[in-house]
Amino acid sequence: MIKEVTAVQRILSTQLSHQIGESVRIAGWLHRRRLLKSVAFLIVRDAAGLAQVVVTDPTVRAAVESLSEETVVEVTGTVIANPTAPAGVEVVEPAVRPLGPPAVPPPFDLYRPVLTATLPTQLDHAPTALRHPSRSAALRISAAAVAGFRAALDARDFVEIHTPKVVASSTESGANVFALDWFGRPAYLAQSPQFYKQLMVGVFERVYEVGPVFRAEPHDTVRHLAQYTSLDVELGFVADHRDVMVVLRDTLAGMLGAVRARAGAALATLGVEPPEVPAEIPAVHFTEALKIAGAPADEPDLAPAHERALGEWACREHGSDFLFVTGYPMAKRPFYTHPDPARPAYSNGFDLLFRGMELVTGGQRLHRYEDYLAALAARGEPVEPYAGYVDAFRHGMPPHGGFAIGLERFVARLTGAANVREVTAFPRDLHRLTP
RNA sequence: GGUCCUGUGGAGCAGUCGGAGUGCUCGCCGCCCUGUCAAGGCGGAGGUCGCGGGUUCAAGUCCCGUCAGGACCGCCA
Repeated sequence: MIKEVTAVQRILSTQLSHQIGESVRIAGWLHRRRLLKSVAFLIVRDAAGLAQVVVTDPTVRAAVESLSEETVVEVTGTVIANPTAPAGVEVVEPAVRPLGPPAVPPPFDLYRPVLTATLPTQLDHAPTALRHPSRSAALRISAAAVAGFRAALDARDFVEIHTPKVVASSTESGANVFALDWFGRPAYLAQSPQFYKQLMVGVFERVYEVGPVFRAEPHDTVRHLAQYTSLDVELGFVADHRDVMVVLRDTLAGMLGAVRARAGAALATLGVEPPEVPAEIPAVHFTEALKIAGAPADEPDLAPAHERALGEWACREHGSDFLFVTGYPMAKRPFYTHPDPARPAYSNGFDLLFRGMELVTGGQRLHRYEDYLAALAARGEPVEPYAGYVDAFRHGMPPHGGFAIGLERFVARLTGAANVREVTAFPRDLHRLTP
């Protein structure tokens, strides 16, 4: 077997403090150069963080002067401890080898603590803007949250599934779908894995999915995307929606726990302290929520201003960043929603507000074939487009329910981002299809 | 889809009552500086004031249209 015995293993910036006195190789992007008369400092950024390299040799210095910020370089040198270095360690006597041509500088300074470019400018130059620690930190938190979502559900015997993103008919009442051509037949991008995750409850009892969903709704707000990542859960053998809410509570706790455990540096970069999830998240019925928010009693839904008011109320009265609103009117919920047996005009459905924004929708679903026929008939909708879905309920489905978390909204609320686009790598919305 | 706001060198802004493309912070180029920390000092380059039309002796500034961007609302996760 051939092995490169002479190669020095690459060390990440954060590991340098364990290599004092050693000869090391680091590699990354030239984050910033500070050129003084007889000494030059190179700040090299890698996936883990920043490393300082000190150049005194005139030949190396001359070579470094021609390298612009963001050029990819490899540095070999000796690690020394130095209290005046930003991290307490630095690499001296370096050899600097560019791994590519000098980089064309991005239109904003990545080495500054805050990105001064406006959001549209950042999004236009997303491939480089995302390199800024403040932007990449949000994406690391997002990744940790998804890992926590999976871990929490895996621990409760859920099975991860993957459902089609191209479908023959829309999942939720008609209009807002992206149409495309499927070998000459009309097809649509899936608005939700709703039908498929319900059907898979008939296979595994408990399922979840992490995947993109597509909404052709002309919403132009800081909390809407045409494509977003939906964290979907569905479970069988529930008594009602409250069993689903318990799983949601534990899932959120798992997500935030994973964010703390796996994205501590990212949280520090953003100065964010994740909230605790109460052992029991406070819950109010929709009719009560209207009163708290000061909305008219005949209001069919909560407006964003009402949700903000409820968020403040939950924080004030219960010290909770989370609030369940249960029992939304059946008229505002999709046809597969299970009604409240005691008050049939209201549903066994809920929303979860996180700091005053709708983060999750969930509830108990219908599970009897006849109920589906009646629900569609009551809404004047034909059964035929839903045949493949509804038919499954003739073959035995347990009482079940589930929920869907909007990942971008979760991260935006958690990090304090004003716009979900700040925590989305390449957002797709009404106006943006590139990059 | 409705309402409101904003378009000024590469980035972010200011520009008053209509009076010469004026100004600020940063970047860029050149020079200087043994230890920088968003380095510092001196000098320089870079603009069809989004686009089109109108009013005026005179428009970045006022009016109309148009394009682009943003916020709120509707609706949603």
